[in-house]
Amino acid sequence: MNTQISSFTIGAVAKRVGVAIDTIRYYEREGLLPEPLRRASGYRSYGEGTVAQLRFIRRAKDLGFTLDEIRELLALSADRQRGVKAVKQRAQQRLAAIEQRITELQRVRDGLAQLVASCPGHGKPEQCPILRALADEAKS
Amino acid sequence: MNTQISSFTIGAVAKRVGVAIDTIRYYEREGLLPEPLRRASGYRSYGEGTVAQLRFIRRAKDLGFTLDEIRELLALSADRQRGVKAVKQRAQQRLAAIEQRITELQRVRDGLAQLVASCPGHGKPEQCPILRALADEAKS
DNA sequence: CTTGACTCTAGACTTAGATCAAGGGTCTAG
DNA sequence: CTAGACCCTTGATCTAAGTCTAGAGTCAAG
Repeated sequence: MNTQISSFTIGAVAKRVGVAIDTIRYYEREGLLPEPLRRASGYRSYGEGTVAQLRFIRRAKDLGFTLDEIRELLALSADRQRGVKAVKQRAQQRLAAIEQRITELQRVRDGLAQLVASCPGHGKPEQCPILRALADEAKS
Repeated sequence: MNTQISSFTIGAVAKRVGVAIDTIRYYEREGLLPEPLRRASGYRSYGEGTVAQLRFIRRAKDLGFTLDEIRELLALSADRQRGVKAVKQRAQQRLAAIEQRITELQRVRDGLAQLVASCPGHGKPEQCPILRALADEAKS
């Protein structure tokens, strides 16, 4: 009972979730959202389910999942057999990728910080450690 | 004296620096490399200076500078007046951006790690904390 | 002198994730 | 009934940093 109590236009959904109308249509084209019901006029008609799914997508994106990965998560979340196991696996993969990225950035940060610290901020360009490091052969 | 002892074809430069030929021509179009001398045949003819500049670009890119920023660094490195000061400033800005990005990623990592840890890896999708976190309202 | 590797230009294509424009139909408040 | 806000589709455009294609010319070894 009551499968469709409320219905929203695409603009109302966009406002509620905080995404652009074009983005919703784009997600539909990309298979991240199901094709919605239509009014007689052709207007898309959405229920709460779509709103929830859009929020799911937005949160997963904030966690760094790509739309491809999110499409897979959505499929898995509907799979009662292997769903949970596979979801956890994907989340672990994402976590590992994020950790690797953090490590890379920390290396870059350390290198850059050292250069910045060793540059007096004035003098001839030939003696600027930053420019020298960029121009010279790698020395390590 | 001796402004041009050695000269290389674009392919030789590409091999020495480890970038694609197309990338060199692309950098030239983008103003990151000066227009090279040409042989009678129209072939580009490069000296050591270009090789060094290409390495500069590659290293700056590894530090996360965009090509736009690198173009600016190259201009600054030729500016004997304000060059060093401005270069240091740009490096500091880059450093700050990297640090901010690291912080963001750490937040994301912590959130995701908690979810992964709290998911048993089996059971019904409705009870998977990862899926629940994605589907439910943000609770904090 | 031929063959295969190399180079030239102009311009199209790629990825990811949207965003925008044009040209038209619809809905609703007054 | 009309103005303004909203919605429809198709297809183009954007960013960044290249990568690739086609069609033509050049170089070096044998």
